[in-house]
Amino acid sequence: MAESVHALQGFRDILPDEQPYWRFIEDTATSVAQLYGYRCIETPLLEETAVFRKTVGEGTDIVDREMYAFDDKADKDGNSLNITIRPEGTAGVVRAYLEHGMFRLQLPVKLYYTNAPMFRHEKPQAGRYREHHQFGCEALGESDAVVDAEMIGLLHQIYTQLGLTHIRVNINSIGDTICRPEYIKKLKAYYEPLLTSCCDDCKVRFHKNPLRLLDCKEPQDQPKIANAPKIADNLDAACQEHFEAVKRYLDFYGVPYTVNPLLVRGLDYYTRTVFEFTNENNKTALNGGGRYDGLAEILGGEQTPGIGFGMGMERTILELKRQNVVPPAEPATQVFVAYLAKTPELKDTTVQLVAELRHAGIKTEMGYGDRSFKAQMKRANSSNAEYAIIIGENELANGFVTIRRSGTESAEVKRGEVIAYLNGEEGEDQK
RNA sequence: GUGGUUGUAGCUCAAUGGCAGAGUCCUGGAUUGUGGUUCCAGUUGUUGUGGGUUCGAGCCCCAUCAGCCACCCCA
Repeated sequence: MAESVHALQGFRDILPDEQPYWRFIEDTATSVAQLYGYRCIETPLLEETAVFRKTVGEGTDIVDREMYAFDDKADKDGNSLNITIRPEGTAGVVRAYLEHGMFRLQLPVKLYYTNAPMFRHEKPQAGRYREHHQFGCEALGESDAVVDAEMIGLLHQIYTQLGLTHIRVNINSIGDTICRPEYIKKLKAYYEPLLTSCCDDCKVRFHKNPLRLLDCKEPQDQPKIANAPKIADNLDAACQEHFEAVKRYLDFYGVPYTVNPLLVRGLDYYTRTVFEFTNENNKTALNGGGRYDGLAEILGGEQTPGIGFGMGMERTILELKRQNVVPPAEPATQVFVAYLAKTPELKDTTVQLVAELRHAGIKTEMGYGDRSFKAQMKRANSSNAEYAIIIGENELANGFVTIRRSGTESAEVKRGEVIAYLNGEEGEDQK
């Protein structure tokens, strides 16, 4: 054998046994999103690096050290574009919204994407991969707090329909471009004299991402966090009013949310409402999102309010498994056709019959490779086929086949009446 | 990116520094034409990879790759 190859670190294959989970999430999320008036969009995996650098933000880990960025092939003048395999979904959707003039449509434009691969060069562990997949929604062109509440309601409905319980909904408002800088100034003024006694991470956060100071888990820093100025007390009137409205509408959707004044999000583009759903046991975020009223402008468009989220599909699957939620099974094999003797005529007849059944929409399997009859029937059994059809010398000579329904007597059915027989049986079954 | 831990058959796992094994799966048979159960037989490995110590390494040492855990961060 040649030198063995394996998938890259943090990359994995999604094997057939896992697929029912993926289809379950995809189908559920898609149908709920459509129920809320969202329509599907797909954008390229590759974007100009600037699309992410300008929106997600310099100084964030995603941009600073996790992006798969490289120079594209040079053109004839030797110029090349720096491009990035997307680390998140929002920037590309907003880029597409602007590029296609969707701001001329009735607003808001409500979009979703599903099974969308995202790439971040992180150190992997369970529920955290270098390639992961998101289901996500974006609503563009509307600042009404109803849209915020409706999006969180949509997300909550997805988890409910998936059968998940005890999901925690955390929300917060982190202000806008007017009041947040004021707040950060205040926060830094508060932390400055305390900095020498802070953990090393917090010393970095102070300069790089001050809001993250509130997120520190070191015991020594907890009292500092408790006494720190709260962003909720420092929202301007408009942001305050918006947040109050979001909470009021959320109640109408019956979402059991918790206001978490320490919830901040790592991406620079968020404004006002931010939210994150977590499971009961650990702190793992199942999704994350928020409003980003300044994002379109950063990408060169008109000022455009927007809000969106990304939901981690791998993490949702982990939670489904943790809560023992079993996804709908794949359709079972209905018919297995076995042939008795290893003669060309019998095998030909089998292949013909299998083709007919499949063309008629009946999920059919057969034994390959001239295995023994016993082996074929074993396979019929392991495929859970409802019917076994047996073709032998007698059947071939007299133009019939033997059909045996699992656990019942065999029946002899004329060669031309097999499909009618199977459909008839199914029909009776449903009465 | 930091620290820790694990790596043996397709899968789940054994093996005091001394012949690398079991269960399961797969294939065939017991049963020469009917899906279960049982029984019998067979296939499966450069012990993640590369070095080192040793008479001798799956086991000890170093490196490397990968998984997992705690951080960082995030979905």
